[in-house]
Amino acid sequence: MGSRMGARKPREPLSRERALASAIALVDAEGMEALTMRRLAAELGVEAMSLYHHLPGKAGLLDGLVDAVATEITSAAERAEADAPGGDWRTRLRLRFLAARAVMLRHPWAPALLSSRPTVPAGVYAYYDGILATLVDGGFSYRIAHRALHAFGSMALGFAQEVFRPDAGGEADAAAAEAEMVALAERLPHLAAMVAAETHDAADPTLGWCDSQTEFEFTLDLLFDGLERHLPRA
Amino acid sequence: MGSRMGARKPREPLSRERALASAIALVDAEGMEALTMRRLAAELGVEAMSLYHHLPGKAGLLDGLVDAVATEITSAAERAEADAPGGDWRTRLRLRFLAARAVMLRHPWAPALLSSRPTVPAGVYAYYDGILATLVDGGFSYRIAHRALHAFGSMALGFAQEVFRPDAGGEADAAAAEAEMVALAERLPHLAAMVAAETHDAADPTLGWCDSQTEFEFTLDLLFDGLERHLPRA
DNA sequence: GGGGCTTGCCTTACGCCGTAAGGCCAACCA
DNA sequence: TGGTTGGCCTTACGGCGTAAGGCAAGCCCC
Repeated sequence: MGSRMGARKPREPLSRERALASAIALVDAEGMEALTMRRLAAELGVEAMSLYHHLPGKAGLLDGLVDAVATEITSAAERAEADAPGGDWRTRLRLRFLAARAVMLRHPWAPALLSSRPTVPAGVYAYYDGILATLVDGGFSYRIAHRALHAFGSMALGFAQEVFRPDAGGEADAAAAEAEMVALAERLPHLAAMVAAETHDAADPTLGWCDSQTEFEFTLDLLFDGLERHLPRA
Repeated sequence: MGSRMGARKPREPLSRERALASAIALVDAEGMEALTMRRLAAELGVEAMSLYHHLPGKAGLLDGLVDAVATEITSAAERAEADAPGGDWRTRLRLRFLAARAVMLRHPWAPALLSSRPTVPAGVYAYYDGILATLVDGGFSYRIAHRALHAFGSMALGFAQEVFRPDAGGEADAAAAEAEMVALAERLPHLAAMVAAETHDAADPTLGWCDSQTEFEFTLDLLFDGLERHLPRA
C-alpha cells in the first residue's frame, strides 16, 4: 500500500522553480529586506540549508529573481508590440515601455535590484534587442539607435521614480507640516512657488499633485521629439 | 605636567564630523559593503559602540552620507552656474548637470544610496530649487518646469549608468567569449548588428565603444531640444 | 533480493552584522 | 575633595549567509 495513493505525500519535493516563485511572492508582499534564506525556507516548509541543494547561495537566488523579471518584461513588451502591428516606431516603442513599466509597478523592488547588479542581467539583453529592432525598423541607424538606448536609460525599463513623495510618513501634525512649509518657502523660493502654482490650478484631474503616469509619458514624448530629428531622412 | 604639551595626545576625541569624513573615505575606497560599524570604528582607532555616542545608529550614518553628497552636489552646481553668468538656460542647466555628474563620478556609491532612501533626502531639495530657478529664469512656467524636473529624472543627479559593460570580469578565455558572441548574434540579431556597426566605423576617438560622457550629453541635448518646444513664446 | 550509491533534507556551528546594557576611568566643577 | 559627567570599552543577544557533515529513503546493478 502507499505508492498508488501518492497524492497524500506531505509535500512536493522542492525545486529551483518552486523556490524562485516563493521568493518572488515573498518579496512582492513584504519587500526585499524580508528575503532571507531562513525566511524563504520557512515559507517553503523547509530548513534554510535545504535551499542550497537547488540554489547556488543567496547571490544565485537574486540572480534568479532578476532573470525572472527580465523575462517577464521582455515577454510583456513583445506581446504589447504584437498587439499593434501597423503602428509607427513611436507608438510601438511607447507600447513596449509602458508594458515594461506595468511589470515594474507590479514588482516595486525590481528597479533597485536590477540596478544593483554588477553587470547587466543577461535577460535584459533580449529586451534591448527588441527595442533595437523597433528602432532600426523605424529607420534609425545603429549609431543613433545605440545612443537612443542610452538616452532612454532607466525609462526603457519603466522605472517609476517618484521624485516627490510629500505624503511619506503620514499626516500627523499638520500644523508642524505647514510651519515647515513656510520655512521651506524662505529657503527654497522656487520650489515653494512651484508647489503653489501646481496646487492652485489643479483643475486637471491628477491625483495628489504628481501623476507619475503623466510625467512618464511627458518624458517619453520629450525624448521621442528629440530623437525624431536624428532620422536620416528628416 | 601634561596639559600644556597637549599635542602629544594619542588621538583627537572623535566626533560626528570625523566619523562621517572617515566613512566617506572608506566607502570611496572600498565600496558600500565595506561600511560596517565595526570596520568604521577600527578605521578611527576605536571600538564599534563608541560610534553610538556621536551617530544615531547605522541608518543615521547613511543619512549623514546622503546629506554630505547632497550638499556637495548642490554647492558644485551652484559654483558651476556662477562661473557662466551670461549664458542661456540651456548652458546653465548643462553646467549644473555636469557638475552633479562629476560629483557622482567621484562617489560611485552615491546613486544607489540616494535612490535607496525611502524619501527624498532633504539636501536634494536645495539642489532641485536651483534647477527650478534656472528654468523659470529661462522663461518656463512652473508647470513645465515641474515636468522637466521629472523628465530629467536621474540625469539631473548625474547618475552614470553604464548600460553595457562588456569588459566586466576580465578578458580570460577570449575564445569562449567569441563563441558566446556568435551564439548571441543568433538569438539577438539587432544587438549584434549594433555592436558590429559601432565597432567597425570606430573612426571617432571614443574609448572602448561606449563613451558615457558622450551618451550623457547626447541625452541632455535630446531632452533640451524637446523641452524648448514648450517655451511659452515659441 | 541485497549492498552500495545517490538524493533530499536536516543539525550543528562559525564568523560576520547591528546594537542594547552597563562598567570604568579621567576630567571637571562645586 | 568628592560627586558628576562624558567618552570609550566590554559583554552579550539575536539574526544573517553558509561550510561541514549526518541520516534516512529510493534507486541501480549484480
